[in-house]
Amino acid sequence: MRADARKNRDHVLAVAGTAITEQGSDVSMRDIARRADVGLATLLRHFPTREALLEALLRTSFNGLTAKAGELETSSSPEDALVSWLRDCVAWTTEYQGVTALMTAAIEDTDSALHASCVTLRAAGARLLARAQASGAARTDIDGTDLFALVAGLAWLSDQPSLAPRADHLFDVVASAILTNPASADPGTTPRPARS
Amino acid sequence: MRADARKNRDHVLAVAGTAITEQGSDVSMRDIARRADVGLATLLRHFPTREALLEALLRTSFNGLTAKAGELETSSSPEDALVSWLRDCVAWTTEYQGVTALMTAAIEDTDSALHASCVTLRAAGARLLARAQASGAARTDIDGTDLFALVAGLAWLSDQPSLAPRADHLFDVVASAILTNPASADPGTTPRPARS
DNA sequence: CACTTATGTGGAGCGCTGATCCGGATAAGC
DNA sequence: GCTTATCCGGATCAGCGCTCCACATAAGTG
Repeated sequence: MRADARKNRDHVLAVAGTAITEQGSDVSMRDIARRADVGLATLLRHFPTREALLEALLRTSFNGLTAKAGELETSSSPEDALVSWLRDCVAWTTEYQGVTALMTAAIEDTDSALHASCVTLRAAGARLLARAQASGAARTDIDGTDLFALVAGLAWLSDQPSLAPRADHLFDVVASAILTNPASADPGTTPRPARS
Repeated sequence: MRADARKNRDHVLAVAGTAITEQGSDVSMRDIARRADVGLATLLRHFPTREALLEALLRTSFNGLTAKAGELETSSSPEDALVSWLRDCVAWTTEYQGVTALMTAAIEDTDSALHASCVTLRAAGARLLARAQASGAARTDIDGTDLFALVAGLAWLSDQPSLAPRADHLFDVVASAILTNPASADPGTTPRPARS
């Protein structure tokens, strides 16, 4: 890549970050280009889709979250690790309003620029979940995708202005459902296998 | 209203119903007008906003749901009434993909054409919840708005193609959270008052 | 039935969106 | 200094929701 192109790309990315933080992840691409004093075509050449732009923008956050999952796996109890990581995930999405819908769509769209990051994130959550399940802290009838869906739902709630004030409380409600193992009342029962 | 206008309105409404069922509630208004062989201006005069169109389209469904809540209040146990009604709500929204986001936005936007219906629906749910709470079947630290939010979240999940297959299962997970009263482990404790 | 009036209609146009094309500007390499 | 491959961005396109207004027509009246 040519030097001026690289510089332009970085500049656009920085501007896009503040624009998305201020106006949500569905800002018009034209607005971003305008704010960066760049032609729309230039923005779209560097980032052909909104997903590609977000992927570049959120890559470090994604890595941070997956890394944190790894740390928590050894530094905290299975239950605390799972819950605090989930809380971090929900809190993180609120920084980029509207990103939840894009991520949810990306997880089954292998062509999306966000696909790989989302799958990695889900896998990180699945590991924390499996550890909590193995220790008896979490119900065994959910899997990583269920967890991803629940987090996505909570993140979506946080994005809705009318429901956002309840988000923290509802996180606790859902968390209690994950942690309350219905099978624990009957320890002799073979746990229902996790859904594929 | 003039006779031809009324006829036109009804025709447009019917076409809009099938269009929204087929393509989700974010179909372009132009498409609806085209399919109804009507000018865009005509569609927009009868239904100035997408919300107004949906309100007219969903009015009977809204009434049906609130009526059903009233029936369940006397015909079923508090717990069954609440759960089966919530299930009906989630199932209903899946018929009109994308309506959840509009309803969620409408509940705090008093100008929205959907506002009144959403508030009524929330109130109906709140009554079923209060009954279940009074009988000890539901946790007491949630209120009608929390319930509305949880249903909206589940409905949103059902709208996401990648998560829809899990929707039924996740409904059970969330329902277990509502029904499992965390205070029940310590019956002597004064229940936390419902949030205003 | 003929005429007036109030009402309804839809094409044209506005500003916006994401997307694409291509002539001109420019950095990189010899 | 020159050539070439690369990059840029204005112009353009189709689509969106929305508004305006000349025209069509149903409804009411003599």
